[in-house]
Amino acid sequence: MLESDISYLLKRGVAEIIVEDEMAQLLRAGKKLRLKEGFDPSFPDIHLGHMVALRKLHQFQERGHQIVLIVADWTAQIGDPSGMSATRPMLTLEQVKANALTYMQQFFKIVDKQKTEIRWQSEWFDKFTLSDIIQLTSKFTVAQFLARDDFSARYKAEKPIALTELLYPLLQAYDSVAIEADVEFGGTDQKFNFLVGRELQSMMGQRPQQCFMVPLLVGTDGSQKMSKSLGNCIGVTEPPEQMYGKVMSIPDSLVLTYFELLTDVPDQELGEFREGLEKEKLNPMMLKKRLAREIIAQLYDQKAAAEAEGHFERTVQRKEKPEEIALGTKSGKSLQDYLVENRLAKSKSEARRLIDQGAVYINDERVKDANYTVQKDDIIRVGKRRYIKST
RNA sequence: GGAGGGGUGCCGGAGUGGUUAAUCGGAGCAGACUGUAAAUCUGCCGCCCUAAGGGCUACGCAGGUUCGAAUCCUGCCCCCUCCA
Repeated sequence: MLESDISYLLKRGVAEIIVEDEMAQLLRAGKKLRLKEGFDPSFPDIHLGHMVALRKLHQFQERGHQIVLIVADWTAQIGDPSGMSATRPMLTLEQVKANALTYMQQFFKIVDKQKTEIRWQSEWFDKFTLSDIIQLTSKFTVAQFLARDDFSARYKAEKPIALTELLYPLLQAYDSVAIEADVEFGGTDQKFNFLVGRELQSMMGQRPQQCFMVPLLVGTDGSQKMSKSLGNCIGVTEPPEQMYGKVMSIPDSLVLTYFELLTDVPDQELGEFREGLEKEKLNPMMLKKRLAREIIAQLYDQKAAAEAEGHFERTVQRKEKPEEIALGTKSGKSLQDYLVENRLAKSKSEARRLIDQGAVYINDERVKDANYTVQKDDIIRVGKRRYIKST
């Protein structure tokens, strides 16, 4: 394996590797590595934040390494009730299976299914007895676990920590033993769990796994990590036009990071982008358009990317009407009622507000009269991009 | 077992008898601006009727006190922390 290739694998879009030198050695030795990736079936949807690690996995896979995907059907029941959120409901076996299926459909948009081994935690944990659990727990101390950022912060803040939560890292660690992982992949927030795995493996006579951590992707809001519960994410199954729009809506300051983490655009070109932005020779909008195309091309294809761009240019940049306008209900009602009926407003009050604010247009003319009677074939627009045609 | 803290709108979080539909922040929506659905600025942001204005429903649940309660009292449910 070429040194430049190794360097690319270990540097591009990587936050931290424990231990980086060992990792490089393993690659130079040309050994086929077992790459562990776990997923919690309580959240089956993959977004661009997850894609960062998955892209890395794919890069390794292309170089002959073996991905082992672990369906964490046991740890899913423990959950991570961050802060105030309600205790996660226990999933039934059927739900877990359904979620796993959904997840894998998305997972295999990014990695190669043929070169992936799928394992379920229940393969080993179903056989666990109380004595196994006691043995496992006896290997670590409370102090060790309280050292974890999240736990110590909560402990200091007098916030609850469920006992089962302490079990979470342990179970995850045991997975590494069960599948004899060489490397575990994930975001930097997984560091503690990865390290427990590393330690447990070595206690149990295995070679400790390498911990490969990618940065957490910042979401479309530009400040917090991308996550479904924060509503700032772009899902990998979203339709291309929607994905395109969401990429365009990320803050300009995020564009280079996104390129680095989510595309194969070479580092050298990224340098040019950076310089262009600093000297204001490049318009961030143009870069974001390129970014959106790159991402969509990976998840769909070039054609979809081009179409999504066309759609964006027409509807957003040139403010043209979409090719197809959804048909609404029968005309003859007041505008206010019509908006509610067609779900362009949640309530009559909201409809009235929209009208008062000048957000409602009929056939390209702003209408301020809530009592306007909707005529047949009126093209009603609310805000910048919601259209409906009356019937 | 004992002591204490708390349950407020989509979320976080103020408010401890009346100008409180409820400060503020975030999210969301809209308008302006813009080479971007970036940034920035402005407005809106429970429901219903409206020209102004008005009505109704809301602060864990159920009662009560009061001219008037998110705010006081009683009971109940739930959550958390500490000590043992």
